[in-house]
Amino acid sequence: MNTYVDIFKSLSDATRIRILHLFVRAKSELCVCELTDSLEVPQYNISRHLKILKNAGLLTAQKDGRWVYFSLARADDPFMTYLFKAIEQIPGSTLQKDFREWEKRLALRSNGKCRIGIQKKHLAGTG
Amino acid sequence: MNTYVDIFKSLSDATRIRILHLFVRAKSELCVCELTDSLEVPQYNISRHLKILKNAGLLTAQKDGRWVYFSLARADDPFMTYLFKAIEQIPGSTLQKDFREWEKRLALRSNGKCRIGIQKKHLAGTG
DNA sequence: GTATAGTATGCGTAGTTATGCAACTATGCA
DNA sequence: TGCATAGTTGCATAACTACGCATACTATAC
Repeated sequence: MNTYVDIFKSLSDATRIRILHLFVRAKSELCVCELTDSLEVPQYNISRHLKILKNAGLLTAQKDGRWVYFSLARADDPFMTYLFKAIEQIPGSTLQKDFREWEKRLALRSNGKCRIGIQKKHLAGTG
Repeated sequence: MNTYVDIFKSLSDATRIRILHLFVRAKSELCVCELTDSLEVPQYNISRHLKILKNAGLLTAQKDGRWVYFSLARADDPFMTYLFKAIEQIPGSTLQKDFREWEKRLALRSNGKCRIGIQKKHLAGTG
């Protein structure tokens, strides 16, 4: 039961809905810097929101060198399946824009890997 | 977009998940005292949680004398349809018990109407 | 090893939330 | 008219949340 409270809680924030919606639509793994550039939200916030979504069981993480790729968790039960379908239905210009920005970012990968870090420098940490 | 944040926020509480789950499974309108007895949560909290769910657009209210009957909002778009289906899938002994308690309460209606108020008196307000 | 770059996190602050208690409104009935 | 009952709401409190900033962690490159 607490599992489900945590899932809904993790989605009760606009940025996290944007993140999850992007994962559902993109059907791709994304690294932190790609999300940062796509959503135009500071890197440290993206990082924190990803952690919350991961702890709720909605995302999984996989490290690859300096990069960390996140993926949508497998919808292996009916609840998750319906939830992801619901999220996919959410309309809104922000979500459309996020997706378009991500498509641009995706084009910058090399051999399917992110290799360039955050392009919108004002969103990066005190690198 | 804020609409959806509010919906998920309204579901990020165990009591409200219990309430909505009961509505989804019961497929019936319920009054405040029936919910109070079924969930065994103080009446003033039931009242407040119902208000939050109603403001989020998940429930509607209808007054009938001293009684107020709440109903599940019509799932008139795909998001709501999937969301309600997701909620219906949530497992857990608490939710099972809520439903059984409600069945008992339902049997006490007269001509399909609630006419008896809160039976578990310690849950009632300052009568 | 030392710098660099991608990612994560501790701290302080401001805003939000759920709850118990008690007061309040509103309706029906004697 | 007065009382009991179904439901709502203001207040105070305690717990939580998101954010900006700065910094820490970790792995690659030189």
